[in-house]
Amino acid sequence: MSRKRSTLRDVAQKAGVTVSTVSRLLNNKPLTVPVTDTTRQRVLEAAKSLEYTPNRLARGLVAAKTHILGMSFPITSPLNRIDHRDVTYINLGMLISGVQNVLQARGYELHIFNRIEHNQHPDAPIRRMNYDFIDGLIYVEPNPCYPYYEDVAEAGLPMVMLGQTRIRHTVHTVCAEDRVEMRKLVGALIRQGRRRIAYVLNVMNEPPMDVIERMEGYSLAHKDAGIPVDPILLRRERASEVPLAVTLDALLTLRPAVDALIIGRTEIGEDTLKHLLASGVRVPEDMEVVVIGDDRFFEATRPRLSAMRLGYLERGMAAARLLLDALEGGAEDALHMPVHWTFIERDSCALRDAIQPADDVASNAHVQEGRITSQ
Amino acid sequence: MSRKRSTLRDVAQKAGVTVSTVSRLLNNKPLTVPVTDTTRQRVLEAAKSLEYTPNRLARGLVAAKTHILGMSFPITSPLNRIDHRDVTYINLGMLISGVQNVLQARGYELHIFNRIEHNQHPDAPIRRMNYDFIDGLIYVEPNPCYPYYEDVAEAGLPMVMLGQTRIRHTVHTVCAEDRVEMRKLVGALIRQGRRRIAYVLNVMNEPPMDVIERMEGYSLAHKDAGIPVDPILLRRERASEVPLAVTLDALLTLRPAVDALIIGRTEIGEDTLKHLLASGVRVPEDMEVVVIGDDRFFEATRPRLSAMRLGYLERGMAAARLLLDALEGGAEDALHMPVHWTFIERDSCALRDAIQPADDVASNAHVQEGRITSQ
DNA sequence: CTGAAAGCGCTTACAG
DNA sequence: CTGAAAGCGCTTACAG
Repeated sequence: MSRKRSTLRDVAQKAGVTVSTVSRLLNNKPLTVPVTDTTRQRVLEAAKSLEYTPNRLARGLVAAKTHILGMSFPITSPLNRIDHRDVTYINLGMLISGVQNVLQARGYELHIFNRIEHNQHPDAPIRRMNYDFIDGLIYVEPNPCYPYYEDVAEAGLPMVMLGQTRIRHTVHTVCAEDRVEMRKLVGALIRQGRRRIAYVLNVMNEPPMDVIERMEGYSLAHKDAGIPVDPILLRRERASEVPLAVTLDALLTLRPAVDALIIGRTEIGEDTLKHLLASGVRVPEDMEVVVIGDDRFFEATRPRLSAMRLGYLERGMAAARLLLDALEGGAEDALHMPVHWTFIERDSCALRDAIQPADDVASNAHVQEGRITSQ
Repeated sequence: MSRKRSTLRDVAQKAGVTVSTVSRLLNNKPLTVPVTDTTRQRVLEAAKSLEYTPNRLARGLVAAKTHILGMSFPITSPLNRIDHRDVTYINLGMLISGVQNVLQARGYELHIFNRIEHNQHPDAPIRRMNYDFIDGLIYVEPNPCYPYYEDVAEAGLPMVMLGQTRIRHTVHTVCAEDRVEMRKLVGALIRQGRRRIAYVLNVMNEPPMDVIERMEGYSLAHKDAGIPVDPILLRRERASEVPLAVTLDALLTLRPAVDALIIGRTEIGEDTLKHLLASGVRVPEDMEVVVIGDDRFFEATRPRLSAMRLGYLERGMAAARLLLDALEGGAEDALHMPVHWTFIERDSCALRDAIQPADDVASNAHVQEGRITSQ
């Protein structure tokens, strides 16, 4: 509690002017003729010597703007984050970092909300949050449904939805497009001659929404090419029930032979590769391999594993940009901003069709997803 | 922007009383005789029908309390989070979840700050944050140093440090105690007869602070028991330079044989185990194995891997509790709250000495660290 | 028990 | 160009 915060009045007093003058000066208000230089000098000096800093609560009260954005997550329970509808810890961290990165650059701060009840008790009354402190909200919800964000909409709070699918309501949306991206990936593999493309889901429980969309994309790509899907190539075994090796061995005995493999989870990338090599499969000659979800360790495997970056950091950044633009640009039509996967080409698979040009962020080789190096 | 937020005045008007009355009533102020029942009724009804909700900005301005806590992270760059002094994405997510969990229960919200400049340019001027919106701050900094949080201290803002070591200044601290915990772990192994305890760091770059402390703990435990440390058992090879298999093979040729192995990173748990088994090592008979950092997949390996939970979730919770208690309990002496590792006993290692009793959180089998199941 | 008033620290028309 | 005043929405002594 050291010495008391100095206020506008303190500065005014010290400079021998009114608070109005100080306020205007400090906010660069008088766009016309510059204030008397002496006045300006005195005020600035006073403010400096008093280490004046405006009280943002007061400012927010009158301006009805706080320069804070909110971010709201669906969480079953922070202590029990095993529900796939939840956001995993790493995604939480990456989303927040992405958002923070752009907010920081544009002079905003971040306020965090958890929404526990929604997913747990779908019909429980929704606890209304108080949004006085924020100018806008990023609403993270893989499976949006109106009642969830009804209170936000009613409050007239600018918001952007960050999820898996686009909702029909008129809200800005950043979404993942797993169906589209998977379709592109599989399509590219087919176009370069692969005909037996296996896809190992390796899910933990029921396939979550993103995985369901990927399966659809997998089928669509085959339909696009007029190739029937061989259901045996789609491996839905659960990680907890069937050892990875069993799933892979089943694939390896198939004829015609599998000639491409999409690994559904980052974590099993290395193990899968090892198993293939140990079984005498030549990668990528016999089988092209792509992992969904990149990992910096894929640089270290031999051959190095090609992978798709999912772009959580980018999703956060996109959402923040969209919201800020909406806030500053006024009311435009609801925008829909798809976030794409980025193909990280290494040894295990090359794609002749460029799937997605690497953007500035994606080309930053240090950005990693998936496993974490230290905990 | 729908219909305008109703204010205290609206409610007062509708109820035919003054704002003072409404304010007191809604805040349960008149602890003495209950207000006239009719008055109370009318006010409550008016508030309800108007969907009145206090403006927290205004309330914060007069009360100088917002019921918001801040959390400040050291970050080199959100896009380039490879510096070990940074908080990894998963830890970021877990810390935030832990904090949120207790804040939520106690009616507080969370505000997030990033501190970019500190670590990057140690002598760059520290950009002062504005803390008007928060009642207290959780300062995450593995390597605290006064100038870093000087501004917080000067602002007289209640804070708790969340880091690796205790700082000498009089601030509340939650810290990790890696030295102590490693010493306990190695000590327990020694006491149950293990004499050749290997420790594979598998670091990415320079060992970060927590790993350095673990090495110290490793040595201390040996000193405690009067056993000299054989430096060859301490494997500092970098993950990016030396394949894990090479490190392990080097260990396996040693005589006297290695009889216990501490795996320094969660991510290499399974691979290490496989390599050992493939080399004919019996786990745990020939070699007891413990991983630092738990992973739910260790339930699925054969034998199942014992591991130490590091407790990031708990650190967040502890910090939040400490801060809230300090805030509500008044000014006590600076508290120091160590957060312990929790031994998760499975097949690969049993500890006859209880290292640390599992607390309520740790005993929640669903809490996982390390790898993430979906991204 | 309830009202009238001052004040939290700022911004913003409205007058000089 | 600058001052006096009202007001943002609330809380809290101080009087009735």
